[in-house]
Amino acid sequence: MSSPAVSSRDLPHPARDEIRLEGVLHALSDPMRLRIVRELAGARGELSCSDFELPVTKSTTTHHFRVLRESGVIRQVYRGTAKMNGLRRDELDELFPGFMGALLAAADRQAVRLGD
Amino acid sequence: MSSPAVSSRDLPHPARDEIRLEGVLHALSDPMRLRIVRELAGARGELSCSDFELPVTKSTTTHHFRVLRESGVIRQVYRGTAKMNGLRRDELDELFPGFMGALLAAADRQAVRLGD
DNA sequence: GCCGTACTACGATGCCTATCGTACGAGTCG
DNA sequence: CGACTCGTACGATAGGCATCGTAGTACGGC
Repeated sequence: MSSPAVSSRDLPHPARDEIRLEGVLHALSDPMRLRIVRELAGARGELSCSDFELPVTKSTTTHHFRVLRESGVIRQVYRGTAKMNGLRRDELDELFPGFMGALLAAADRQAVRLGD
Repeated sequence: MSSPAVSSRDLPHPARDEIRLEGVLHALSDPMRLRIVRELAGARGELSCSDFELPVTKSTTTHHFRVLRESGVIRQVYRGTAKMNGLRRDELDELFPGFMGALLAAADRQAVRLGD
């Protein structure tokens, strides 16, 4: 009818109003995931999973991206063989105004304080 | 010399600069602990452990307060038989300006949205 | 000194999760 | 078609952790 199943594979995301603060906090409390989110916030637009150079295996990377998606922090979509990732910044800002900004600022500040 | 060991029992707290954002996020990602912190932020001043009415046993309550203390979110001090708890709001604000405010606002907002 | 209150310590339990390796599915390009 | 790349699925493993119950310690008041 309307959308021609853009790229075939679909991924489950929580609706905006299903996102829980505790879930977001839990997702961000892992150093690897916080790192992913900071990188994603720094890059305007989307990044593929393989744009990240993480000190863990691919399996583990997949796991972290799924946790971030299921908690509502990022949106994932297939684009050919690549899987593109984007922060759900707008929705999070509607839900928790100022929170993501303060969090990212806090993470930056700590990174500077601890010497990147 | 100076301080006469105010009340005898001392509890280990991380110094301000030892507080890690990931640790704070992890501490706050538990519903019971987030609830404690919100209550503590609402009440001006300190509250004793037994001022909280939590749906868990005392053992578990002790555990949660310890996690909050060890992550640097609260400060605990013995006052007679009672153990008083206070948010380390000033120090957290120095470390992560605006973060605790945004977080507490987000928690309030979610509480309202989900009907307290 | 004795009792009650406030909180702790310790051990057990069951669940969650971060990590890995290997084997597989989906797309792209020759 | 065939090879290659990107990412998934699944099982295993080890460690973390929220919870409880019971037994114990510190303090204050009688």
